[in-house]
Amino acid sequence: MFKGHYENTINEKGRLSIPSRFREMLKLGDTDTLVIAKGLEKCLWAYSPEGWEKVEKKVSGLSSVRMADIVYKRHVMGSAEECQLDGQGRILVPASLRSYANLKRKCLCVGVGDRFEIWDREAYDAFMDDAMKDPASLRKDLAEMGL
Amino acid sequence: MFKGHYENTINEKGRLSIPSRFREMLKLGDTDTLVIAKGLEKCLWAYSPEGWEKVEKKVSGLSSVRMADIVYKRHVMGSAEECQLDGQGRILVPASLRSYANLKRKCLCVGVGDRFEIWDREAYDAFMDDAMKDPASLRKDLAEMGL
DNA sequence: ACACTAAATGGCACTTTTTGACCTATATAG
DNA sequence: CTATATAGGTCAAAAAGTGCCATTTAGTGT
Repeated sequence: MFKGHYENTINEKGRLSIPSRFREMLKLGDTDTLVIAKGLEKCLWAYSPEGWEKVEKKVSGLSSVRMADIVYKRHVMGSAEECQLDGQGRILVPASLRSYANLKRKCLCVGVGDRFEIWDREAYDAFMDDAMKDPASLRKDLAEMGL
Repeated sequence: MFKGHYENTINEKGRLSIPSRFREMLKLGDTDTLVIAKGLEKCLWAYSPEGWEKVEKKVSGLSSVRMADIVYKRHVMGSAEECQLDGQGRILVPASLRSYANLKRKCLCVGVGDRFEIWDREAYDAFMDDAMKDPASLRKDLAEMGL
């Protein structure tokens, strides 16, 4: 399971070091590949190949003509790329994904279980500040889920 | 599986480079041919020969008198063309398909599993902006799919 | 606090991919 | 039969991606 968060720097060419804790997760699955796709917010989702297969399995069962299905396919499948780690444990984040998530210099890799997310640092802070500013309603939503 | 998206430029003659990741998919099937047809939106669908056969199989099961079926047949089967890649990995997109999808300069090749789609860049952005502008309901749909 | 090890980053050289350009072959219309 | 347009091949420049080495930074144990 991916957990914890790490601030790393992406360079001009778009290469980003993957936190070593996350690299260990990949090593367990005996792979040096990550699948990166657009998230629902302005961030990227990074899966191990096995994790991604589960996503693909779900997606491949969808209709190829129904609107909601095809929109989701386009957003997720249509943005997913396999990225190989280089000798230094870095990946090249494809330019289009870089600009989608607004990655400039400081990035945050945030583990959320089966995947981790790649955020622009400031975007993440802003998003979470906003999401947590109404603790009462957050509490309520969580309570409904049995927490 | 075709996945990821790539922005390429179509030239005045209508030649378009196929992203190398997609060319690899074709190489697996030991072919240098794509089948291109009109999509349901203003985009083109591109299949590997094997992928296209599955489409043909499905289509041949459709009624030849029911309106929706015959319209679909005319639209898809009636527009499909085989395109060979040249030495640089490009295809010539037939003029009629070019104008259907409004391909001018910047095009987007979007992998969606068994096929990839060829869009005018701006048309794609407009379509997806519209489709994703209600994130709440999208989230709901996705949650129902177990995502 | 210090030395030691591992991780992250920057830089450079090299390869692959994309794209524009030019040139030839084939077809079409006058 | 000639002029024009389209299709298709090939070359080469430009842009993007990749591998490797070296330096800096951070983490760990003594």
